[in-house]
Amino acid sequence: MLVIQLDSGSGVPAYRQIIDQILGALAAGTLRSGDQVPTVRQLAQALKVNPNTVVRAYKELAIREILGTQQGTGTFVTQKKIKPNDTERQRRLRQFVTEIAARAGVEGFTIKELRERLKELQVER
Amino acid sequence: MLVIQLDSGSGVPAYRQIIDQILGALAAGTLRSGDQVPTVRQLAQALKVNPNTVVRAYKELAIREILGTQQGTGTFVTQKKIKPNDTERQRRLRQFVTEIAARAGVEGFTIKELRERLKELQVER
Amino acid sequence: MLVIQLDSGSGVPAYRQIIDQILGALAAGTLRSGDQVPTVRQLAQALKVNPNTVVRAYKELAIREILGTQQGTGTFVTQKKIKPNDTERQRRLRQFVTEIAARAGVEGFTIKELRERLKELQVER
Amino acid sequence: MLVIQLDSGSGVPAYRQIIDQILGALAAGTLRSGDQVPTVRQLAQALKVNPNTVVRAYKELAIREILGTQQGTGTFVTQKKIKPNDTERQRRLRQFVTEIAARAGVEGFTIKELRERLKELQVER
DNA sequence: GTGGTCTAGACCACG
DNA sequence: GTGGTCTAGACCACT
Repeated sequence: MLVIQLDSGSGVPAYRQIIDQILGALAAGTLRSGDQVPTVRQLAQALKVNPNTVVRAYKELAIREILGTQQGTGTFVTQKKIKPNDTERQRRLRQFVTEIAARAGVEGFTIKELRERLKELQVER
Repeated sequence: MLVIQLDSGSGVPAYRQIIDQILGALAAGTLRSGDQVPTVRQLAQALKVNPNTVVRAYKELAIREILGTQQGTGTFVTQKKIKPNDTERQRRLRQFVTEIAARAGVEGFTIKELRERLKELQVER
Repeated sequence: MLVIQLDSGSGVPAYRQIIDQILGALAAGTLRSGDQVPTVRQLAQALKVNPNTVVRAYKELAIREILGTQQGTGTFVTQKKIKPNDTERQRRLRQFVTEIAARAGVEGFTIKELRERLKELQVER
Repeated sequence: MLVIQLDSGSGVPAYRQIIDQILGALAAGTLRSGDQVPTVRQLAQALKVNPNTVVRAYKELAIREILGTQQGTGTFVTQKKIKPNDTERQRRLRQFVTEIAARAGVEGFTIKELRERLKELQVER
């Protein structure tokens, strides 16, 4: 079950929080190819946000071809094209993790904390 | 030496990112009471941002009595003891992790992979 | 000089017409890397359209990384990354032209007409 | 044989595309007075669209007396002579060319290249 | 009921 | 002045 929570005091725009959490759910495996995401009106009501704000988030993901919309039916996660170009992928992953660790260090977070928080995402949330 | 990096794609206002990272550096001990922070012009140039943006960030920190300006000398961290303000730190950590997860999702990495890689870094230290 | 004209009776959404005509101007060479496009308010006024409609068009092009926005300054054509993978490019071009010709035939347009219209775009419009 | 293709990414309503392409086929001579058009169900299935959408398109053409329904037999092009309606044709042509130019822009082809390729096709015929 | 487009008007961040 | 976000509410296309 997909759960999205907004942090209104964070300075991050609501529509961007929605985008980030959907992308996060994809990485966490909570959301998979073909799954339906909440309807615009459902999510808008749940988050106490204007429907247009949700529309904007979904639209951006649709442009990036991560979500696909079917008028009158709903919005779905597209079938993702996995390119298992392994060496290249591993290289990018390594670089990504290194960057994360560096930023965490600057901001005063420990690797341990990061791993714990990521684990929470992974389980369900 | 204080390192500040802006993430222009995150949707978080630049001045807010500056504030957050200075608070982070204080919490991490990178920055201590009495230390001088970069001059407005220095930081503006380094971040490729309008000086007014830096001014705004410093001003807000001055209002909170975290920074103090000494005319003609520069801007310094006040002697005041800063209590960690755990709520704020938790908020930043949550936001950081969410952003990581989102980027992982769009790049096609899983949370599981991230945690494994981070664990390797953890061990090495 | 970039000229955009809306055809309100065509059934094509205004924001999409803006997108298409900007992309067309890129192909025509009217618009080049680094050029500034009209400001949101200017274009909205010229087209007699709500500013948000222009914002939506520019935003979609920004997501596709065709336009880039600089708050307080304006909106610009990004530096495009040309990948001159020639054989592949030629193959796609050939396929594209074939598809155009087929559709034109079905709809009752002649190749001659197409070329004439495209020439108009090319000159300036 | 009548060929209709929908472009779901164009922003033009499906029912409108059906109407336009039938009118185009009439102008091109692909479809003539007295010809039968596909049944609602056939076309709906072929275009992967809800039957109601096809019904709506046929209905609008029936109102314009371009199509006529014969209960239990099917839908046919009326005997009525259709005057080309040049304005409409010009509108569709303009729209078609704009769309081509837009796609060329996003694919990185120039108008010049398109015209050259189209010229080759023109000669061969 | 679903999503898509548009308007009008507000307030914010940035130069 | 620039663009960015959000709300409220309208109407359309489609299942």
